[in-house]
Amino acid sequence: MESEPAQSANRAVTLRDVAKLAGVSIATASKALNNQPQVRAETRARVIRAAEQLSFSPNTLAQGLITQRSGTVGLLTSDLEGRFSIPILMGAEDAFGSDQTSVFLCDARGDAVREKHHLRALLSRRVDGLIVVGARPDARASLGRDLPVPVIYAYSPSADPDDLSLVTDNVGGGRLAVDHLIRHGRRRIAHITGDETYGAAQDRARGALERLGEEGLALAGEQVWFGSWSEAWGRGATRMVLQRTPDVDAIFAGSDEIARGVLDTLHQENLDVPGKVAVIGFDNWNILAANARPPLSTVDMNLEQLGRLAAQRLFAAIDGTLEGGVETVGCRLVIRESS
Amino acid sequence: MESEPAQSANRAVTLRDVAKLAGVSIATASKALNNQPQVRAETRARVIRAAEQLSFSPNTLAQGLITQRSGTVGLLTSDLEGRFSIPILMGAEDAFGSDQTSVFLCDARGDAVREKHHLRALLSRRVDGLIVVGARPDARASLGRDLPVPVIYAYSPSADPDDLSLVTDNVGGGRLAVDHLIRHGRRRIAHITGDETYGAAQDRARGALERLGEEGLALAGEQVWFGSWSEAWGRGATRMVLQRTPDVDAIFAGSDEIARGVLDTLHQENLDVPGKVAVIGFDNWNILAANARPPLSTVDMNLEQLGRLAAQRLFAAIDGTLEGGVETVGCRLVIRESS
DNA sequence: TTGTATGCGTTATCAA
DNA sequence: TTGATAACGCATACAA
Repeated sequence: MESEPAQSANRAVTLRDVAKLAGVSIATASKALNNQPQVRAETRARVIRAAEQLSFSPNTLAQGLITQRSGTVGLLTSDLEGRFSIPILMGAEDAFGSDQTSVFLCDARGDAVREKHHLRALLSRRVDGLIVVGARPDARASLGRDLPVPVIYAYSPSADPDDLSLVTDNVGGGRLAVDHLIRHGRRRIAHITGDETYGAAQDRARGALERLGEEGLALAGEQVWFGSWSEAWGRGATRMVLQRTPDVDAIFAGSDEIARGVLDTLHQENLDVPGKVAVIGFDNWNILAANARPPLSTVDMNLEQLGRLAAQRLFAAIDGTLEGGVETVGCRLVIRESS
Repeated sequence: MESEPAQSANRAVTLRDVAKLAGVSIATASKALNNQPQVRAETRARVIRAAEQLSFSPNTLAQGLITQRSGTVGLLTSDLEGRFSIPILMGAEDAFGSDQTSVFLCDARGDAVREKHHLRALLSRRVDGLIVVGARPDARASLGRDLPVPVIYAYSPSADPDDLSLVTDNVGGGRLAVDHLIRHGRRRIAHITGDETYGAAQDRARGALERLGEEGLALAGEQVWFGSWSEAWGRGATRMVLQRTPDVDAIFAGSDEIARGVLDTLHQENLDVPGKVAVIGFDNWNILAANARPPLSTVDMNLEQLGRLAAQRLFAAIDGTLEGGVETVGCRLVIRESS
């Protein structure tokens, strides 16, 4: 009848219970479980067995109180759809190692007061650090310099240059896209992109232009088509491009959404992709890119890597001190069938 | 020179500091800050002022140690893209009230051992409860009955009927879609959907069939087109539907992805939407539905509401006790221009 | 090698 | 109305 351990009602089993079961003091139990050297092998084994029997799991809150470290970080986002935050979170999660550090995900929904609330709550929970992911890849307000924990801005840089920001190399991404097109023999390349008030749109265009310039080439139609980040704009702009420069042989779209619009119009005009016109997008948003007809080549921002980097920098900053500045993460090409 | 408070270096300001600054004992400071009645108004004001000056924020870990409640919950997901988890998280977040309860988001990436790890970590952090979001809307393995905290399964029900599961009313969603089509005079309705091994696909189809039956109608072509959850399948299946039943006047797609494929083929065949054929999707995945040509009518699963409900049930279960079973959350129609 | 005592930051129970 | 003091669960310096 002793064969049914307290397994099923394992609420609140503490080190005290383990110690009692093992017949040692709390201190000894603690040392045994934490691999401290000053404990006899046989004793340690006994303690460990007891802990397992009770399926003991140490109370991290109590540990945190002592070590002054909660083993948690906050991920403060404003990115509604989680489209950028999620890959960043996943990268961070695996850099931290899931059982070392856990992350609180808070969505401020673009609301400054909600952000303040979340910030207070996180600080109150004694997070060891913060990762801030903005809604768009442009500078956002700093959380301030007087926070008790290190803060890393990811995706959207902080407006304060003394903060550490990790951002996508959009210029490089633009180069990458155009370089790929050029290598495949395209010469009449157009660029349709989103809102011109976005730094990312400017940067991607700049990268494209630079690479084109190196080849002695200019943009087909000699302009960048700024508009909005939507399929509808991609459709409309493509129509204009075709009218203005019917000999266009490639279109670099500033986002996968736009690229979908581009494809749509190209199909309507019976222009073969990539036979007649190659198309390349930006973001590698799988649901859009992989399912396109044909599957869309695109530029991936390596957001997971960005998340990993954020975790590493944060980790380093937690004991050391944080150096401000802007670090850049390179993009990579994902070639499918549209180019 | 006293005008510069310790604001900038506010690391580790404790109740002790506040008490000292206010000239009272720690106990009194605590009572004052927690609105306990037995404290003089003037004293309370003094304490509060001191707390503000030091921008004191109580250490939640310490509070949790005493109250036996961490004020945190874990959201354990397997939903890679966060497509379902995020709305659920947002709903839960706002039901909890951001400064009362914070949520740990953990992605198990469909890996059972990773899930175990996360679970251990979460338990060790003494979360007050768990919300589990599966990867697909079918039953998933239970976490077990012997956990020290209440668990709610959202989106994917638990295989154990004694657990509490909150799921989408897929049958109702199917009815809703077809009902809408019928009300707008459609009679020759086809249904193209995803993998037939998905309960959700079966349920949506069943709802559609039921509603059709009530009207004395049958499915155009007298079959449900099961396949995969992709645009490509939507395209291919539409082609078959058109061949088999050229007089089809509406297509109910089992997901927005499929619906996008349907639209694509319809355009290729020069069939006007919704003039000739109406189309309705499922999921209300904004990026796909809102940007479609024409914008796609679709069924929304009210995932945020599901998240809110999960939070409420969890909250209730934290002090009370949890009743098992399956609760269902209704869908709603989002009418755009494709129907 | 083991155990006792102290403290982490709070709250709660008493006396004063 | 206020202030010692004892928890909460754990880790550690120190004593045995």
